[in-house]
Order: sequence, then C-alpha cells, then structure tokens
Amino acid sequence: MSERDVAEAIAIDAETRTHGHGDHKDELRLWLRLLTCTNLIEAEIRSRLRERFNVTLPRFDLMAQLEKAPDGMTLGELSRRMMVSAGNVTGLVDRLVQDGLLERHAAPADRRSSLVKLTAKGHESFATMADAHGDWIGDFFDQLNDGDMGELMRLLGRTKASVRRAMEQGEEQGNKE
Amino acid sequence: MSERDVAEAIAIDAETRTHGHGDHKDELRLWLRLLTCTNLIEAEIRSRLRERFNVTLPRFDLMAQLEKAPDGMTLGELSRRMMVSAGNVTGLVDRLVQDGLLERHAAPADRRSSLVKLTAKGHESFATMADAHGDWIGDFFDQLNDGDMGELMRLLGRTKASVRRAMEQGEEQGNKE
DNA sequence: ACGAATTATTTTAAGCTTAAAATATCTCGC
DNA sequence: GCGAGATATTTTAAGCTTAAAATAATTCGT
Repeated sequence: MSERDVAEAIAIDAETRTHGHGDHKDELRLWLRLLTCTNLIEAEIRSRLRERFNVTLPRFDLMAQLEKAPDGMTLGELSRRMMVSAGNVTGLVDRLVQDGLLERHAAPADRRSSLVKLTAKGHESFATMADAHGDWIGDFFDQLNDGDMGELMRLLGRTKASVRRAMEQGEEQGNKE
Repeated sequence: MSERDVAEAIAIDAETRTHGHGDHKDELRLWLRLLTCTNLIEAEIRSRLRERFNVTLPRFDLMAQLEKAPDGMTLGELSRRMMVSAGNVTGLVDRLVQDGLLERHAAPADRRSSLVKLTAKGHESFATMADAHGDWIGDFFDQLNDGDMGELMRLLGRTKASVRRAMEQGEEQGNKE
C-alpha cells in the first residue's frame, strides 16, 4: 500500500467516523450473502416438500406449530407464533381442514374463537415429513464443524440484536421525536 | 450426570457417528435462527419500502438489476439474475411499465425478446430508494464490528458451499442411482 | 429450405400474503 | 344490564409466486 493510499484510507475512515454515513458497501455485501444463503435453503426445502410430500412450506410450518399443542390452538395464537397475518391463517387452516389434516372445534369459553388441532392423519403425515425435513437440514449443514456452527449461532444472535436495536431507533424517528 | 446417562450419551454418540443420522437438533436450531434473522431484516425492509416509497421489494429488486444495465436487459436475463420464474418477471415488468418507471423496447435482433430499461423517472426514483436502503442496511449491522462481519461472511460462505454440495448429492439420488 | 428441437415470453390456475374493512363477541365500568 | 372499546376472526382487493401449458420465433442439421 502506497503512502497516498494510506492517507486516503485514513481520510475516508475519518470522514466515515465523523459523519456516520459511508457507503455501507460491506454491510450490503453481507446482507446479500445472508439473503442468498437463506433463500437457497428455503427454496430447496419448499421444492422437496412439494415434490416428495405434495405440501407447501406454510402448511408444514402450521402443522409444526400444532404438533407442539396437543390440545389445539386458536387461530390468533397460530398467527402470533407463525408471525403472519390473521387472514393468512384463516386461509391456510381452511385448506388444511379441506385436506383432512386439521380439525376445527368451537372454543369452549369464547364463541369468537375456534380451536384447531391435527387429525390422526395430520399427525401421521407430519411425523413423516418432519423426519425427512430434519435429515435435510442435517445434510445442508453437514460441512460445518461444531465450532463453525457455534460461531455462526453467536454471530446471528448479535446480528438479530443489532437489527432489533436499529428497528427501535427507527421507530422513535417515525413517532414524535 | 449418572453413569447410566454417560453410557447412554456415548452409545448415542457412537450410533450417530456410525450411521450418520442423529436428531440434527443443533442444525435445526441454527437453521431456525438463520431464517428468523433474515426474515426480520427482510420484513423491515419491505415495510419501510412500502411506507416511505410505496414500492414492493420485488419491484425494488428488479429496478436494482436494471440500474446496472444502462442499455437494458431482456426479461430472460432479469429472470435468471433475480432467480425467479419468467412468468413472474412478465407481471412485475407490466406493473412497473404501468407506473412509468420502465420502458419496453423491441430487441433489435430477436423478435421473441424485448429489452427493458429504466425511464428517467425510474432512475430518479431508484436513486432515492437505494440511498435510503443502503443507510438502513448500514444501521441494521451497526453493532457488528469488522471482525464479526468478516467472520459472518466467511461462515455464510461455508454454509452456502455445504448446502450446494448437499443439493448435488440429493440430485443424484433423485436420478438413476 | 425444411422441419425438429430449442429458446423467449405470455397465459393460466392455484396458492400465499398483506392491509384494511367488516362481523361477531367479549369485557368492563358504571 | 348497557354501551363503549377491545379482541378474534373473516372477507376483500391487490399483488407476488410458481408450474405447466400455450405462443411465437430462432437455430441447426441435413
């Protein structure tokens, strides 16, 4: 690195630190890689679920939530846990009931709600799919050793915390301040 | 930990190493965190693009591709680069043309294709959005230092390679073998 | 130059997704 | 017990997404 390059680097760095808005090139590259990596895996899971079990990922996710709730769950609870809109859940549940994988029951105490649970067929179907799904994920991360996996967990945790902080700050701007 | 538990742990571990299919618990937790982290960021970007610029993420992504191609691009090229179906691109382009952000031109040499490019309005609109977008991403990763970012890049690279390898292996199973 | 195979794009049908409006029910203070 | 506001769900309208079928044009071997 030449003297001039060093000087330039220092100048740019000073500018960035001072004014706090560089070009965010590294961050953009990192975000792109994170997105590509996730999309690659998700697309493969979708594809395999469709080809081998004729099921969509949202339906699989919904069944996974119900598997953990033997006594059933309300649509609102499903909506919150899956982090999707209530209207979305209504449609998914309708189609799964149509397929005989779910049952709707009137909620005992609240006539606005209904409880949803897996049918026997639903349980059986999910168990098979979850087995395969677990194996796929295992294969996808097969080349990472324990150290890599732990480090990746840690860094993603830091990232999530950083994003949440940025979201809170952004929210304050959106309000009064 | 009792003697029995230790023995059991060793037995399970031996079984896992021997047959290569444990419960994949760590991998599933890692995948879940990766997915959550990406979805968190993506949802926030979608939300901000919609609120502040009244634009969807797919439209923003399409415009970003065209920004890098001053002479325009065919729909097929857009489809490949965005990694979405051709039919999807047709619809997106139609709506963006409707909004006056894109122009379609007959391709000079191939009457099957059309070239798409940003209009002046499209360029201007994208420049504003890209600036804000870059700042958002910068903020999201603000709490990560250079070492963390480099390490995350490296680990995501390893992950992508691992997934691609698993996909190739899975493909072989799907064919003749 | 003919025709088969390939390539580029569009259309179609189905499902996912959301925000916003509409319904229905519940809760709580009075 | 009444009524206002909160809560649970459904409906609606619009857009995104895909796979598969349909069109249209090109390429290439002969």
